Amino acid sequence: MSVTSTTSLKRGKIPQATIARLPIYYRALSQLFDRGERGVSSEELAEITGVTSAKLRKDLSHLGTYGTRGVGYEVEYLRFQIAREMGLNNDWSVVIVGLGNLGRALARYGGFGSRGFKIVGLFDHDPKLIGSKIKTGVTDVEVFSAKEISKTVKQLKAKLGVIAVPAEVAQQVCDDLVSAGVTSILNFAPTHLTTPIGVDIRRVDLASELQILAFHEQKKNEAKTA
Amino acid sequence: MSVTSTTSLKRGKIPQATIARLPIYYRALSQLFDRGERGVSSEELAEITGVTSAKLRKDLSHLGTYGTRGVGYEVEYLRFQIAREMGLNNDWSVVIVGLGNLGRALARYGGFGSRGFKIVGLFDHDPKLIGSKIKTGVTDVEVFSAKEISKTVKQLKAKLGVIAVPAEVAQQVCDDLVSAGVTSILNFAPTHLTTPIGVDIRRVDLASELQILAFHEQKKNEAKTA
DNA sequence: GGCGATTTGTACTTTTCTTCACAAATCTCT
DNA sequence: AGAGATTTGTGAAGAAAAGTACAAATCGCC
Repeated sequence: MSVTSTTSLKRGKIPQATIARLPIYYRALSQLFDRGERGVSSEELAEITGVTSAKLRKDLSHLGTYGTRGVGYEVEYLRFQIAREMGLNNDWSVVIVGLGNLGRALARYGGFGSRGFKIVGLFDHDPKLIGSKIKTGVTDVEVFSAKEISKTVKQLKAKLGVIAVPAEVAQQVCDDLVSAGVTSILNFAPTHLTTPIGVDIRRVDLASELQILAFHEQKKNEAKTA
Repeated sequence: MSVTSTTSLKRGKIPQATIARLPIYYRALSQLFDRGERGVSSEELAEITGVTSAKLRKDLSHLGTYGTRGVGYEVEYLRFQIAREMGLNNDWSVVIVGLGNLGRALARYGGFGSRGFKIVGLFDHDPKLIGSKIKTGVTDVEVFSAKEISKTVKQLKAKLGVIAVPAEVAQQVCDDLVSAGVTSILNFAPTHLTTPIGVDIRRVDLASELQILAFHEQKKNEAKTA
């Protein structure tokens, strides 16, 4: 087999919509792999992940040509390629700020810690929590004072931060994280965060999700009544 | 003023992308209202919510013409119109299945219960939890056995369900919810759920979100190294 | 080794979403 | 009452995403 090389730079950049689906494919492939499957067709994988097979193939075509016509994809190989493309082979250090209900749940949430991510620091402003340890997956992680974010996160060398604090203080926390060198943030606070360019933000808004469902639900009712 | 009527049916249907942003606008308007602001321009509201003013105006134009040229929008009025359009004036009954770390956090999460949503039932398979009560916002809600989903959810008349169980049992729980009459589901399990048409599903995948950030993070590193 | 069955990869088309840019409507000031 | 300053609402252009459909590549079988 000729050298595969690290082709990722050759191809044009990958569409946002595709990037958002890669984790889905990755997880499905992991499952198939654990189940001992060797190969999979775009049709099967599409079925599992809930996309159309054409969309799946087009998504994968942005990474490279990893399939074999007439045959399908090799599960392990494709899984590896996606992992490489997404940087899941590196081990990313993550800090979580805010240890309310949600923050604690995230800290303890197994799937979060696993697969390429390591929670290296927790932050809260509650004096009762500071200095204690919380079990995140396998390791215990120390809780630091929210006042020390800038200093401590810099020491921990974390580039990824999770914000699970009330909306009122989210921007301040965000600024602190950025000043500590964090360049990717997952924001659970229901507010828009302003950051310098080069810092990526993804927002997960639980209330919004329910509201979107309510919208559709209402439309169904209107349809029935009409 | 002439009758505004319930115009929502006259206009063509609202784009998905717009629907997903309405909750954001709604929250920003609520904040402005609480702060005592009377009016707001598309420029200001866009700034707050992190969209462009043109996009905001186009989004709002799908609901109706609620602004005044040369002036802007009336905060309270626009907020009401969005709420009406999204069905937030109704009170939606919600059940949560799965009371692990995440499920408990969701149950206790204030912003979830407030604003048009009422958690009316909790479900888990752990005998130690069944029969106990969990405080969700203001009211205490009973924990039922996961085996009774079909029966109990039907009695509770909930149309919205939240799934916070492990991926392995998510499809079963989903089927149970659907058979109990639930037609909108918020799925936190990292798996694709198959449902009959007419049932809306939204998936929130915490691990995926981090992975997407990791992807961008890796791209930044590549850019630096190159 | 050739043929029919299978399945990928992609060029082309359609749809959806975003951005641009400006006329129309409103307000303020004199 | 008119001129100038705002700010909305929207057509039209542009970009991104999704869907279609088929040629190219591979396999299994005879």
